[in-house]
Amino acid sequence: MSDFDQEDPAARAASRRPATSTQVARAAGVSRTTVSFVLNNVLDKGISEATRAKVLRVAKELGYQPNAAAQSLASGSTGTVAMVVPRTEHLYDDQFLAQLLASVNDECHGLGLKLLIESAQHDDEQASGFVTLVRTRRIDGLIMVNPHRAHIGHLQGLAAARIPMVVLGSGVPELDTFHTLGQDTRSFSRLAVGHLLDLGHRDIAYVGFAGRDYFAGAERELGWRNTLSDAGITPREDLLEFGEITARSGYHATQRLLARGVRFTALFAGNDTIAFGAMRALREVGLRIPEDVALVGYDDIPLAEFGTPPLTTVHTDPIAHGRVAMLELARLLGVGGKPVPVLPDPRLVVRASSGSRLAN
Amino acid sequence: MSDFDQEDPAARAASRRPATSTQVARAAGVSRTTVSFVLNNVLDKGISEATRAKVLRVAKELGYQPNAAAQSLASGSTGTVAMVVPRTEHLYDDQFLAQLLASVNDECHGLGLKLLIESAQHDDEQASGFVTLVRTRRIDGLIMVNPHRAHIGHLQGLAAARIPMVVLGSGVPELDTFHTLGQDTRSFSRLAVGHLLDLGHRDIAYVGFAGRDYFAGAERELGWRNTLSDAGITPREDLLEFGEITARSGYHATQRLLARGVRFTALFAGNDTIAFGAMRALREVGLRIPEDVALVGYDDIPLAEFGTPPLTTVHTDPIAHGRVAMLELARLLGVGGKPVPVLPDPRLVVRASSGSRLAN
DNA sequence: GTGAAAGCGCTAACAT
DNA sequence: ATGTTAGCGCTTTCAC
Repeated sequence: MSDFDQEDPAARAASRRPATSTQVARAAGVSRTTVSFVLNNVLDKGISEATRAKVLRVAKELGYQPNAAAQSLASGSTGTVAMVVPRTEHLYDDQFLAQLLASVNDECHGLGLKLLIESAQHDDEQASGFVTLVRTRRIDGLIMVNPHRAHIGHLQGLAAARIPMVVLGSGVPELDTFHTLGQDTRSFSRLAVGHLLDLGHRDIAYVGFAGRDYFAGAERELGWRNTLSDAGITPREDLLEFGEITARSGYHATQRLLARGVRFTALFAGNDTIAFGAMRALREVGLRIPEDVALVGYDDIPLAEFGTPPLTTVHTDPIAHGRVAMLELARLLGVGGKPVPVLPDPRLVVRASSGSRLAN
Repeated sequence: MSDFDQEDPAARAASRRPATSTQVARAAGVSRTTVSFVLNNVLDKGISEATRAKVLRVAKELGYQPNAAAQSLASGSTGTVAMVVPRTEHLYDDQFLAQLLASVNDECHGLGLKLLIESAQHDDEQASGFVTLVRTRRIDGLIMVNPHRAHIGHLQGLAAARIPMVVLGSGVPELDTFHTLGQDTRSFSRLAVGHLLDLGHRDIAYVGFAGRDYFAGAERELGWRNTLSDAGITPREDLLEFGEITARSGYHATQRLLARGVRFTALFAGNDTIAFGAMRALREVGLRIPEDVALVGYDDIPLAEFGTPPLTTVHTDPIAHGRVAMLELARLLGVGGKPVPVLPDPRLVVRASSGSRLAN
């Protein structure tokens, strides 16, 4: 104790054993109940203005901060939510995800919630990190991003248990029972492929991302297929190749495509990162973008417009996605009471890589 | 209650009120104390093998998971740490940070710790989110990344209070008192600028990142200055410009540089993202890379090698940074007992953008 | 070897 | 309008 007496005020404030509500109550001359009511803004308890003011003043003087563990033990809720990603690498390989995370975090701030990051890469059939978070009552709810088929079972379990949860990603039929926030990326792929069709392309290749085991990956591939079919063009399996998430995987996937010797005049990349990889692979075999191959990506990541050439892509709005997902979760949690806005539709951003005269 | 009786097992397991240690104790025919000792692997308590086995079996059968709040209230520690970033946008504008986050998260997994994300953008002199996390005892320790000058006061307070903390970023003199994990990026900038000098360049511009109010930004600028000075070249203020974090800011900063009409044959970008912006600005005024301007970045983000041309850059190792920072924090927390590895030195990765014949 | 009992700091129903 | 009291579920000292 005397240890700290010599130190500077900031240190003392932080190091001193934190004040408890009992101390605040004693100093203010009231009971702990009153302190609790005042600090939690419980109305209709008939607390006088004078008492309220005094409690607040004393709490401030003492630098009182309620102990989170005690609070959640007593109240049953933690004020914490988790954002679950399939694999941590996705956080840096996919700028969309990173933006989403940032947005969710900002929204949490506004709602007074804390955000835990959890990845599901080490999960198996038996145990799953995010399920444990729920069962140990570390979190009140969660946002699952871009689920993999393997997660379905666990998610269904949580859904059946009425755990507040938002799943981001379309095309997860097994999850109809709970709240899925997903744009139909299948139909929005139409923006990209349709643009290429409008430019007169017929041989349009697709380099997918994330593989078919991720719902989002499977969906986007279907978007490519359907748009072509609807235009009376049979999607050709030899114009289809899959990468994972990284630019490098897009590079290799495009190389495999090229190695087949198939002819195509346009390429739709499952996302912008894949597109960056594709650009290099195309250029390395002497193909010019867009003169020889028109290229369109998806997501409009911050670097998309700084590609060479700048990338035509479908602008999704990760910030809005994060906000909507978080506000929806907050609604399910009964927190904040903010209305959940509607997600704006993605739109095509035409830049030079697709060779359209509309490029800006 | 009967609500759930009809549902599938997974749902029932999750929805049923979680088993408490009391129930486990009762079912196993022992006291809660024994349950606690067995589950926490407390040795030297003379628990018989039979008892131990039985408790473990019963706990498993009941799907027992200790309540985290109760655990931390009783034990005084939370098993949670925070990673603090100055602003959430940095998470997507700076792939280095995203990689760092992923790595820290992975390391947490291995240590059985949970990771909270916190940003400091809404903080002011009085209140700071990450200080509140500590004072409400939500976290046991934290990793601060790339601190801004404004955070120094709060960090010092925590340091004086002996809060386990690792600050990532070099050149934070005020923080000598506590654990700073930082490579001297000042000296490693030498790799980049030295490379350009070796190639015969004398008029080497610098487009900084993050501004001087971030220690990392100030440091890297000094690296540019010092390397030039040591080579007998006076760093010219008119060849210096600052961006923030984004490619766009690098683009604009480079435009400002060009608008001055100054002549330079090489450009060192404070980080790779800035370099992407610079590439576009240079190209827009008809300058070729590397023929007219040699370009070198910093960080070697995943997209660096997919630039056009591929970017020569200084490869730092965010994954290693994350691991070291987290293991150091774990050491301070007395968790895990894993040795803290040494951070490997950054190295120059020569690609086409600098115009060296050594490019691969 | 095992268990009883005293907290940890807070919330909230109930009593006054 | 304010205070009393009984938990929340766990850890851990101490006694058996």
